[in-house]
Amino acid sequence: MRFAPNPNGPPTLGSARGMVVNDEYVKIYDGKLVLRFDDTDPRTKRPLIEAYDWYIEDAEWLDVKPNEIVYASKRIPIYYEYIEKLLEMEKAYPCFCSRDEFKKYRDSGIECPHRCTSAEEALEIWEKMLAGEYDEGEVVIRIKTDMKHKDPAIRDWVAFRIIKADHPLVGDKYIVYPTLDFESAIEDHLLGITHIIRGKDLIDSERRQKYIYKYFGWEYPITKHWGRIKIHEFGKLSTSEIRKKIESGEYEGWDDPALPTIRAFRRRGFRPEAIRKFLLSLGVGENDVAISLKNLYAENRKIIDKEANRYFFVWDVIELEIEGLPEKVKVKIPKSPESKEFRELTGERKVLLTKDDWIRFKNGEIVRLKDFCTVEIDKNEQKLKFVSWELNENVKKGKNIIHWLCWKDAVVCVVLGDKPNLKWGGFVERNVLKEIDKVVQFERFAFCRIEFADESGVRAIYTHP
RNA sequence: GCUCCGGUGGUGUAGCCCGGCCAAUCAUACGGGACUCUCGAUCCCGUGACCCGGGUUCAAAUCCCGGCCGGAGCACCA
Repeated sequence: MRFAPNPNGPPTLGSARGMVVNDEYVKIYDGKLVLRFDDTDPRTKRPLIEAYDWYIEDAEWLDVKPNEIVYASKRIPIYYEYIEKLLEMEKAYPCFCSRDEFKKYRDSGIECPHRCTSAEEALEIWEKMLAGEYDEGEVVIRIKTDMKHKDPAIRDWVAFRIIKADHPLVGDKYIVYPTLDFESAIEDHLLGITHIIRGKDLIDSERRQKYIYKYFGWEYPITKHWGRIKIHEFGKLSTSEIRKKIESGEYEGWDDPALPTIRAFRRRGFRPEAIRKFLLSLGVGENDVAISLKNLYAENRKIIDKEANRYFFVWDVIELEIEGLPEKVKVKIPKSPESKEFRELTGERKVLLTKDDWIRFKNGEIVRLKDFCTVEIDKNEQKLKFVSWELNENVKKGKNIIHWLCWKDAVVCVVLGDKPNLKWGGFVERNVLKEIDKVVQFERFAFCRIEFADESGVRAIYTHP
């Protein structure tokens, strides 16, 4: 099996599907996996030099272990050998038609005048192409299929074209580049690929490439194609669109938590197993899928809920005084519901609450500051009145038990959200300073990964509710 | 326009190849309840689907035909 991306950006959820599904079959049937970079267009789909490593890194993170890694751009001479054979066999020919001209021939099913070029002459032209005697767009090499093929998409397709642009990996070493269809046809055979699973946008490749397989007497791999994946929360985002939005500053970078890249999910503290399960649950049907990230969240929550420690984070803060608080106290709270470990907080007269909570309550309502004390809301005086240390029966379970924080333990905290430019500012308890790089739960808020933390402040990334 | 493919609850998926065991699987979502000093988790209970029409058959989600809807390709992109 193989996974063959063009590294013109980092892997996204969509590309990860390719890695994970192929890898899963390899694991089930004890097969082999090749990671092949189909990077043969240095212009239109120009590879990003850093992205090669990003693919390797993210694959490893997803527990996808290729047995072999191949860079198409480093193997161009191999493709030259094969096209020369086809030229000799008169199964391919140099074509001087412009795109528009050829389109007319293709649409009407007529052979173009260059189609009958002799092998000898064709090879001569080919040599001149390699020598740089032609300009970009002047000539291409086409594979002979059948100009009367009922599907125009299959008729004599392009195998090589001239691109005089710098390639990020091989520089200006080549000016004649194979198209994906040609490169991939040759490689799949050379690498001994037996099964191909890929997106249905490549469905016609199969019928085009089969001509080459027929000419060489090779056997075409078994193929399976899946439909497009659309995530409700992200909509449609192409790599090039993301790149533009990063350049315009709408996103911080390729790992902006609002992006569907694997790097972003890593930053948010997702577990690779959850992503694998989510992607596998999509199946390999040919129909398009439109699914909500909630399914991913559910998978991830199953894993992290047991492990994540709980902390108080107050955002959009309001400071209030507790009238009649007998003394300041130290409260011990379990780090997580099942944990026997505790964290400690100080409860004082002045407390910080999240404004939304304060607004929600009515005058006279009895509210529990979780694990600290029970208070009564006084809207007239804009303060809280101490009622008792114990949990009062008048407190409505759940809804009226809220989180809080006192200045003594408060550290400035910003949480970067999962939508562009969404962030929450507030304070978090100092205890999270020990949780760097861990996913924790900010109670009554969400799971978050602590990305950076010291006395000067905390930066957390929103994982999911 | 030409070629190809698909349509199972709100969402995703299993079943379709090889018709009966499918009054249709699992997950998620949603609703209700229990528990919990988080609006989280857990545990119960519940809601909800075979695109439409015809045909073949004792029997159709499964096979055939037509329709409707959706998607992909028709690049010197991948």
